[in-house]
Amino acid sequence: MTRPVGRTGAPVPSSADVARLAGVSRKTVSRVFNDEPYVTPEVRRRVLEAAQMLGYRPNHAARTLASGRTRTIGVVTLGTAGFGPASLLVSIERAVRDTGYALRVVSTVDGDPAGVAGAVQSLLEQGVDGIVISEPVDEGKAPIHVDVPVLFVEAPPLFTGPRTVTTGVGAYQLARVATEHLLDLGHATVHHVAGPQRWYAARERLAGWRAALAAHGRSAPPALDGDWSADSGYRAGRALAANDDVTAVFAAGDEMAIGVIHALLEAGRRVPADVSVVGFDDMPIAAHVTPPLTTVRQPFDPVAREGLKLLVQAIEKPDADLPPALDPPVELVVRASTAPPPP
Amino acid sequence: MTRPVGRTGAPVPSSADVARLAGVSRKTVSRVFNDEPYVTPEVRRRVLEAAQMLGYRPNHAARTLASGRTRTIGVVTLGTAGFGPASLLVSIERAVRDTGYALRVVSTVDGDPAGVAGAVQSLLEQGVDGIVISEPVDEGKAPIHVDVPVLFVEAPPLFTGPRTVTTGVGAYQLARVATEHLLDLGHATVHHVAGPQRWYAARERLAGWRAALAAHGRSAPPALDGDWSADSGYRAGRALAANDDVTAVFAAGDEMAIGVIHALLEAGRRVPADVSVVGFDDMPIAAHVTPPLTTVRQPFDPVAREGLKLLVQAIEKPDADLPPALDPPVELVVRASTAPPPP
DNA sequence: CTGAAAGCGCTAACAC
DNA sequence: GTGTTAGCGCTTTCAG
Repeated sequence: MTRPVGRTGAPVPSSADVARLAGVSRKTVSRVFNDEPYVTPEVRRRVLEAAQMLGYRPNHAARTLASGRTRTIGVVTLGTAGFGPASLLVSIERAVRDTGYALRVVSTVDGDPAGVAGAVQSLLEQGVDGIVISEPVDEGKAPIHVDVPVLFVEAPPLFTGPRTVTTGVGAYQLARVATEHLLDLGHATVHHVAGPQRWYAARERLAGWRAALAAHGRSAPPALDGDWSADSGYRAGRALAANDDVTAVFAAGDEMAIGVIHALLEAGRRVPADVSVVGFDDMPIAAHVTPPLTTVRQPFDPVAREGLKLLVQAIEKPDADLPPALDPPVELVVRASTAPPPP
Repeated sequence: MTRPVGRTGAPVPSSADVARLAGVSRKTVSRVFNDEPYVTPEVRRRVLEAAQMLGYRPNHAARTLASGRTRTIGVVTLGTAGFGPASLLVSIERAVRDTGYALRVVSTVDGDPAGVAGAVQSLLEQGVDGIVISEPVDEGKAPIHVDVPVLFVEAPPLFTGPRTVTTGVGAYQLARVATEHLLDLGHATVHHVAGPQRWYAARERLAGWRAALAAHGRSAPPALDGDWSADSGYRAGRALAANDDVTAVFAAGDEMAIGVIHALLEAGRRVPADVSVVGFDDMPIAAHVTPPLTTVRQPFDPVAREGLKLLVQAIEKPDADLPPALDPPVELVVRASTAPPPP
């Protein structure tokens, strides 16, 4: 192959060029760039200076090939928006960046036959030191074995491996708190607009809702199905509006909650005078819709940061025991979409 | 019973193993995996079969090192959410995925001294065949030289290079159409809640708004400053509500528009009876807020797809002329937040 | 159509 | 402290 050249026609400098200019060996250059000990300050300075002059940058591929370490973390994400997953991805990006690792992303599409397993394979092929699986749609245990550390965020371990870590936003607790807020206000029961049950996140929220009801000795009415979208919330809201007994609704996502409110208002039910609605997410606009939405906040940033700390630990100290993940904070944000039931 | 995969010295098969099993040379294996011509179907079949049996996957780093091609595209994004940039990133991810290239992401934070230039450098170091710069905050021309093709999405070329492509959602046109919709409804003038002017996207929207006003012979009132958030829209809305002459507002983003409406309603102005509001984005919930929001749709998916097609062309056929980017579709979505001015 | 030899740029393991 | 010697797994060049 021809050596890659810059626009000046000068070849891209390699560690050999730096070594020559600094009057040392290539290994010494390597040591300097890897912050290894046993290099005199004087030599280090000379090497850095030579590198600077030449515009030298270590070649990532060569480094990876020789060392087996890629210094990159791969993320598997669902390639569709939706406030929750998109925000989580942003938080993960930031957290990865803060660890100093580079980031590779593979997005899957819901219904993709290759699915998560395919995405993981492609990441492994590209070379990563660790993998983050973010809110995957459940497709059963994937029949693959991965021996880089894996972090599952808001999901159960989908496949086994010696070093898997799981973390989550504490959806079960958040859903309980949201439901209990409504019960405490005096509502006889709480209806639920659920997310698709193939999502772990949706199942946890449903379970938290059920648990809160059970703890108060109420039986759970049938849950309505949504797909996270405001449209699906709107459809569920129309069904709910048809039933005069409904006074309280907990939606598994803010977008669905907004759809529910839309349908309710359109049907002539007042919110919160006739029906109270609680969401889940605390998206930034939740404070500004009409009426401002009571909801629970998903702690994406701390959860991503914490999860990545664990993952990096698993990568860098394979033999150390991993500390358990901290419990994420539970935060209920009470605004104007909830009130006591009508008399 | 899948073979262990990873870097722990496990028996990861190499092309040599495949070659041995298939009874061919390593070069032939390479040819098969690169879809090169001049391999008999029979040999190809045998190689594929052997690879399958061994669970062979080409090693990306080795391939990169030997060929100089990484088959990955790097994306520079702003590491903060906000509906627009986050959705654009999702569209870009999907588009990259469809090209068959792998994806590396570097997120910058607004105010980061290294900024876009630093992000680009780190991408170059990691090794990418092309770079996408997505909605960067303007920081002046970066004094760097990049010699892989670069695609600027919703931004002017920030630095020069032999192969840069730019594409955008057509914000200027969209803003014009949004403003004209209000003018056509009979409003005397249209107020504007702008995004931060360090964003190209914000400047384009402002310019489109001004142009529409000018085309109708109206002078532009001073624009209000927002930061894309619903909170900032709310603050701007309070200022607007204080002025009885205001009958029409064009906000540079849906989130800000929702904040504006919140402030207006709170101040006792009816929307749209007293004041009409138009947003920009068409987020999925825009149809479900109260009142449902009139807005213009950002065509993220087609723009990302088109842009990536161009970028890949620049990568793979360095000498061919690039066709100009197609004009993105302009779509006004009229809902219930706009009406003629009060008499 | 297929193969043999020669690296790509770097780091690991061991000298010295 | 620093240098030497081997590769990492693949593609390239050039023979056959």
